[in-house]
Amino acid sequence: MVNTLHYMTTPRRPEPPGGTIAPTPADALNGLLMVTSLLEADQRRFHVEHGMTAARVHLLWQVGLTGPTSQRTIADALGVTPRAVTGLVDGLVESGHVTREPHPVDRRATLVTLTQAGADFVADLQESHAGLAADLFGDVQDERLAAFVDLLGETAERIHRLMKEAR
Amino acid sequence: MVNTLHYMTTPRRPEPPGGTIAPTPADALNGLLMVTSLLEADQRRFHVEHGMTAARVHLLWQVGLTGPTSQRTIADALGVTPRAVTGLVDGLVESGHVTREPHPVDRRATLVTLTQAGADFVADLQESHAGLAADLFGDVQDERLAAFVDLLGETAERIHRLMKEAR
DNA sequence: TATTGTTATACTCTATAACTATA
DNA sequence: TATAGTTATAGAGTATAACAATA
Repeated sequence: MVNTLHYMTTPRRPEPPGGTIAPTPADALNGLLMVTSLLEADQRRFHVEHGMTAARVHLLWQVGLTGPTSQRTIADALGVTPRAVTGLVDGLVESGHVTREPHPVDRRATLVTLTQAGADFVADLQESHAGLAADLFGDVQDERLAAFVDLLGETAERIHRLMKEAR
Repeated sequence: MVNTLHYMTTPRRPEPPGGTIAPTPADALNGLLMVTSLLEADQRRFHVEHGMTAARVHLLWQVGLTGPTSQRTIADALGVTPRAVTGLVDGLVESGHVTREPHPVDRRATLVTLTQAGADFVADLQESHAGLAADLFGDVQDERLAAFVDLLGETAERIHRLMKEAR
C-alpha cells in the first residue's frame, strides 16, 4: 500500500566525525518531503499576499492554459464537482478575475473567461514560476541537473505504478 | 519574490530525434512538482481509506513524536490557532484516537494523549512511510541516491534563503 | 497581568441530492 | 434521456474575538 505525509519529515541523521555516510531511502523521501513542505509554505504566503486562495488560483491557472472553458470541463480538470466550480467562479467574478460568457452553441453552458486582471494575474504567476526555477536550479551544473531530473522522472513513474497496483 | 504552485506542472518537452537534450531549471521544478502532486494524491487516498483527514493525521503524527502534549503546544507545532486544535481534538476523541488528560501541574492545560488505537495508527503510518521510501528508492545506486539527496538539501537551503530575503 | 482552552461567529472548500433549462 | 449549472444542505478546516479558569 502506498502512502505518504508531507509533514512526516524526520530530522536528518548527524554527520559522523570522519566523513559522510551513504544516504538511505528514508533520507531521500525525507528530503523530498522537506522541499515540498517549503514550497507549500511559500505558496501559502503568495496566496495570502495576493488575497487569493489555492483553489481559485488553480482555476485561473487552468483557464489560462485552456482559454475560455465550460465549468464542467473545469470541474474535470480540477478534480472537483461542478458545484464546487460554481462557488470558485462566483468568487472570481466578484474579485474581477473572470466573467461568465454564454457558450456560442450550447445554451446550457457558460464559458469562464479571464478578464484583463485575470490574465495579468496568470502572467505574473507564470513569470514567478520561471523565476523560482531559475533561482533554485539556474546555476546547477548540467550533469547534476540531468541526474536529478532523471531520478525525479523515475520516481514519478514508480509512484504511478504503485498506485495502479494498489487499485 | 518566491512562489510556486504544485499544479503548475507543464508538459515535458519531447525528446529530439537524435539523443537527449539538457534539462532546464524549469524541467527540474516541474519534475519536483509532478512527484509532489503524485505523493499528495496518494496521501488523499490513504486518508479516505482510513476515514481520516490530513489535519487529524498531522496532529496524531505530532503527538506520536512528542508524547502527551498540551493543545497550545500542538497549535504551535501545526501552525494553526488553538481554536483549530480544539476542533481537531474533539474529532479524534470521538473517533477514539486520543484522550484529554489533566496536566499534572497546570490546571489550565490538558494533555492530548494517544489511545492504543491512536498509537497503533501512528505505528502503521511510520511503517508505511518506511515502506514507501524503500519502494521508491530502495534499489537506486548509492551514488545516484547521494547526489539526489545532496541536491534536495541544497534546494531546501535555497528556498529557506529566498523566503528569508523576501521577508 | 498573562496564558489555556473554550464558546460564538464567519469564511472557504468540498460533497451529495434535487431541480431547471437545455441538448 | 442525458447534460450544464444551479439551489439546498451539510461537514471539515481555518480564523478572529470575547470569555472563564488558572497561573
